[in-house]
Amino acid sequence: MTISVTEENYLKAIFSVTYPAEGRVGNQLIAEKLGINPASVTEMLRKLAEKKLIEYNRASGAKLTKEGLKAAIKVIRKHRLWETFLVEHLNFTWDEVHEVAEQLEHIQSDKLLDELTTFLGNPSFDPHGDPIPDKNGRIPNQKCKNLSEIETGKKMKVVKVADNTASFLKYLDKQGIALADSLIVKEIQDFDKSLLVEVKGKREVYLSAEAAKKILVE
Amino acid sequence: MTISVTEENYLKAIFSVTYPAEGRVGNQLIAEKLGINPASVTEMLRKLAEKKLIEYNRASGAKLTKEGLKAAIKVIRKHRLWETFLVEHLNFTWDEVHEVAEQLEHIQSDKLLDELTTFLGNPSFDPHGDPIPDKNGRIPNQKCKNLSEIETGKKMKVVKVADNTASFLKYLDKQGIALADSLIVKEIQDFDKSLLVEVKGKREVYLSAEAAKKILVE
DNA sequence: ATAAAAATTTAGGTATACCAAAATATTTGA
DNA sequence: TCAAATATTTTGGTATACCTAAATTTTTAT
Ligand SMILES: [Mn+2]
Ligand SMILES: [Mn+2]
Ligand SMILES: [Mn+2]
Ligand SMILES: [Mn+2]
Repeated sequence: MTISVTEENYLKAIFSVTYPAEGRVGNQLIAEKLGINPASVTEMLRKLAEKKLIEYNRASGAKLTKEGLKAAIKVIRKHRLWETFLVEHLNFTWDEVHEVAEQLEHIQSDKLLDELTTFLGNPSFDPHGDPIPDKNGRIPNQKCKNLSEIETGKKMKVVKVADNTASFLKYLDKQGIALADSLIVKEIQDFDKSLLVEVKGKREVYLSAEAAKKILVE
Repeated sequence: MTISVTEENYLKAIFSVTYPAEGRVGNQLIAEKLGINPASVTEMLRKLAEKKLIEYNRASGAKLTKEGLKAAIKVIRKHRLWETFLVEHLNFTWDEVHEVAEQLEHIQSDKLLDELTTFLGNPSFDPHGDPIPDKNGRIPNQKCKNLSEIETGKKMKVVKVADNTASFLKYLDKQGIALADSLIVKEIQDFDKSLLVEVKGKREVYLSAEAAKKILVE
């Protein structure tokens, strides 16, 4: 059975709003994720259900089947491997990779996937700190917390960003915050929950509550 | 102006049956190249003409405009760079790369193209000996000849293969003939034009006239 | 319980890219 | 020159993947 690029993108969208939690995946939410009309989603979900890639009914919405899950995870694996390749070997910055990876993730070749994995040294995390599913679809789990939930004085390490938009990533660059940097929350402003954070034991920067929620630490 | 994947494939097909010679490009020939119905070609050529990517009329057929030529060459450049990447860095053999490159050639990112070029060391030829157009669309020219036209006793070097099918390439592997190998034609059979060829000053192999026509030497 | 709000589906279209069969045009050979 | 062969285009369809507007269903709040 072949899965079209469009279908792959639906599976990925369904995965992203389901995983790791269970529960209803609204038609509307999928539409929003993909930037299309809810009416179009109805049709496609019906098609995906016919192909046994999702279970679908009005009451409980869409849920990936075993096969659908496998397909979704494979696309995500490819996306994150390509992002890693672009940053580590082609001088891309972390804010430049996503758009290209959206294209590369649909290239179909098992040999390419295997060889790329080996070439990269079988990495576990992508340039945004997102876990790369392994060949069997297992996803390394991260037990990380929002920076906004950390008490003052504790030394934490940046492990992931929860927003991959170029604007947020460039903002972090400007603040001098990158993956693996150590952070200590020095002060929490009571009135707006903004933070004063010490970065790598040197600089201190102010971060809004908004920004802190998108920085995941461990 | 955006050019769809399908349109890119038409431009490439038109280029391949035009270049470097001029002359009529039949509707039929394009259909054959792309494995589609001539009726479909009519429609698409009309569309490409509207987009000013080709000049098109019944009498003289299709001809790439300056812009169409540029687009076609860019796709070919990407195709050949990716083939080079796959062979040189991901352990692909020369008979495995074409299919994957057919997909990769449509990835759109100028940065990716530039960085890949640099990563590969700005190569001039792909794994089949085909010239890689440079960034400005200039194509290095090769003054090579069919092995079938070479007189006995002359020492030649394999520079290109004129058939990229896996079956032909695997056949060459089996005969122990690769790019850059030195060849000397020892005997030419009069009745069927088959050749006895010395490879790399060591082994001797028989090649059909068919095969010899697909091996280009210099 | 029920009306308003929100979500989903249906109905009727669009654009792209293909097809087969029939019609037309062009080329070629006798 | 003119009929047969060949090439191209027209005609009427198909499949995919979208859309808007209207109808329907479900949820929520009174
Ligand atoms: Mn991404
Ligand atoms: Mn990522
Ligand atoms: Mn190729
Ligand atoms: Mn090639």
